[in-house]
Amino acid sequence: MTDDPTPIKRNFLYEAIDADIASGQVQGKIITRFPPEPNGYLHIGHTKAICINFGIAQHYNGQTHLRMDDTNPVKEEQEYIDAIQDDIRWLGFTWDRLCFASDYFEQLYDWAIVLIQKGHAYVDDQTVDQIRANRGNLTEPGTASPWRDRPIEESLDLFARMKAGEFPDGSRVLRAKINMADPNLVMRDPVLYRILHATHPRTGDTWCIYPMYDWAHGQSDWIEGITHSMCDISFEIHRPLYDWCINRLAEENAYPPGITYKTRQMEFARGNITTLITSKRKLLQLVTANHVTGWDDPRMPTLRGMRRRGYPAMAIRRFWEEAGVAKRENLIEFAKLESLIREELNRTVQRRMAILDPLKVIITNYPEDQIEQMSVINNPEDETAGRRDVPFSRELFIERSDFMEDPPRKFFRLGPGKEVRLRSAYWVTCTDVIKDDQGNVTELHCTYDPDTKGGKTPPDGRKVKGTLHWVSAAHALDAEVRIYDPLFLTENPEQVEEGKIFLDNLNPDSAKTLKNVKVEPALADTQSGDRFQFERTGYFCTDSDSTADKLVFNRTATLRDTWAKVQKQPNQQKQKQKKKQQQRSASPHKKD
RNA sequence: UGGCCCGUAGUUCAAUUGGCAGAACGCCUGGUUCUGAUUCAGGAGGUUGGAGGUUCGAGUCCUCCCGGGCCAGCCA
Repeated sequence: MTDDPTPIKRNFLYEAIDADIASGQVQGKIITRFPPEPNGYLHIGHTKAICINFGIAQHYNGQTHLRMDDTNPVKEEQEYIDAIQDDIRWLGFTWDRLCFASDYFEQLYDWAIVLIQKGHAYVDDQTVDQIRANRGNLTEPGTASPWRDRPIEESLDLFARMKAGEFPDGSRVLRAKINMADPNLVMRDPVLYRILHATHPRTGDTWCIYPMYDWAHGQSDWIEGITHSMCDISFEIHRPLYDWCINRLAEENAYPPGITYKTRQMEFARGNITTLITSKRKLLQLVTANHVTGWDDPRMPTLRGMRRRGYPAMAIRRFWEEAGVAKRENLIEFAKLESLIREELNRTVQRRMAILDPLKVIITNYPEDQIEQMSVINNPEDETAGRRDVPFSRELFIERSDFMEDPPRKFFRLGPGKEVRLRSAYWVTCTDVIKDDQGNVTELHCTYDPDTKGGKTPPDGRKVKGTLHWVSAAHALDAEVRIYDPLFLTENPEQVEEGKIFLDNLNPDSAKTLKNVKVEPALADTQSGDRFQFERTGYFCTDSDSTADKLVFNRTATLRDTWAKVQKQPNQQKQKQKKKQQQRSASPHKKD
């Protein structure tokens, strides 16, 4: 396991574990597990459970198992088994054991027989529909299956023949015999085994009956010696069944080898984040309907997507650590995650200059053939990152948005007659604005002050407010930059009004490609996954599509931008006024 | 309507288990700055869902009410 992201923030799970240790309930190591079903890719929601389970074990100097909950072969695939491990490694966690629920199929089967022998389970011949109909509902008790009291020997025989493949899918199930009137519907004789003639990615065609979650999960925990099984709140109502299964076996002294205690399940609320969806089904829909380019689309909240987007794994881990753990519903502001992403990147990543929307600048008093290497600091937050040389010449590119022909008072950038600093280079003053026939600005003419080399203040002590990033036109590399914005427009995209679906909340402008980007030559040999801050524009990550001939960068996040906020303000005020007026005119006091 | 769970700044969580309701993010103001970034200083923001009760003292204990969530897969 890697280093702690931040000091741990205690929560009720720690309290409970401390109590279990204090009471002697648990002796020895604390062992947790992360039990994904290999039926899809991991997403941000899963990372909360990963951080909790690995984090707690780490805190107690214990162990964590990665266990594939592979009990439903019709949905699970080897591809996901591999991807899940890859993603967890990327997050920075290392499991002490890799386990598979399918490794326990034999044991689970044997235990099921024990249950039948003791009269705690029976084979039911009802159809799916009959079982559903007889389960009752929230207010009415269920009705017993006609097979509920069939002789133990008969169930034993039938169960063996289910396993032997004598019956078609859906013809029979093994059910626990608990209580058809239990107010908790989970306890109304839950199905333990179903017949599935399907090929399992690991056990192949060995089995044609497969255990249900409720029968497999708790016992898998128990077999592995998991002390605390932490899962999301949706399993809370399953806890009585979880305990019931283990207790029935414990009564028969059927403890797994070396195990002396019963695993304790504890539940926490899953974490929701504004504008993000964490439903495997809906994520799949985005992929299949081509709303995104794939599971690793940088806009996807999958680990693969976030990795490609450039999110640091540590930011995700710190996010959950700082968010905390509780049992109440929550919707965490994306800004919280973003601030951690920026904080990690600001500290660790080198700066480069890139012009997203180039505007040509000619320094008219700069010698035509001259090239100077300007020494630029790589990361002001990290001296060990050193410096690099960036070529400067007579023809440059600056950001189009850094020039305004008729700038407002507080615009610190370039305008006719205005002077700015080119970062680590020279101070320049705009002398001429060149336009095309349509009146579009195509080029700026500037003069530079040789006394400001390196960007330093000239001897006369005059000041400039603005510092711009730039690249030398002759030395610039062409690049493509992909700008990403939230995939969804609404805070809670999964919440939709009547007659609408979550896809209606899609942001039509979540991805934009800038194809005419000019970057400094130091970016020539960047590799996929490299991260940078492009000065004044944001954090970027070299995309997997990037090649030496065609550089491609993804925007991970923007820098905080108070100037943009200032610009927006007048509009907001106008809107507020408008709203007020509308409210007034809509007021009941005013008659039409 | 049955059962279970949950209500503390805008958001997410704390509150030494009955002792002055705090932090982070967000927001606002100002300082510094060769990134309008970073950073630093400060500020606003709370009837702890509500009403009773116990107590010298209640976010914490008790009662009632209100609000929200989950459960009727041979998914996990």
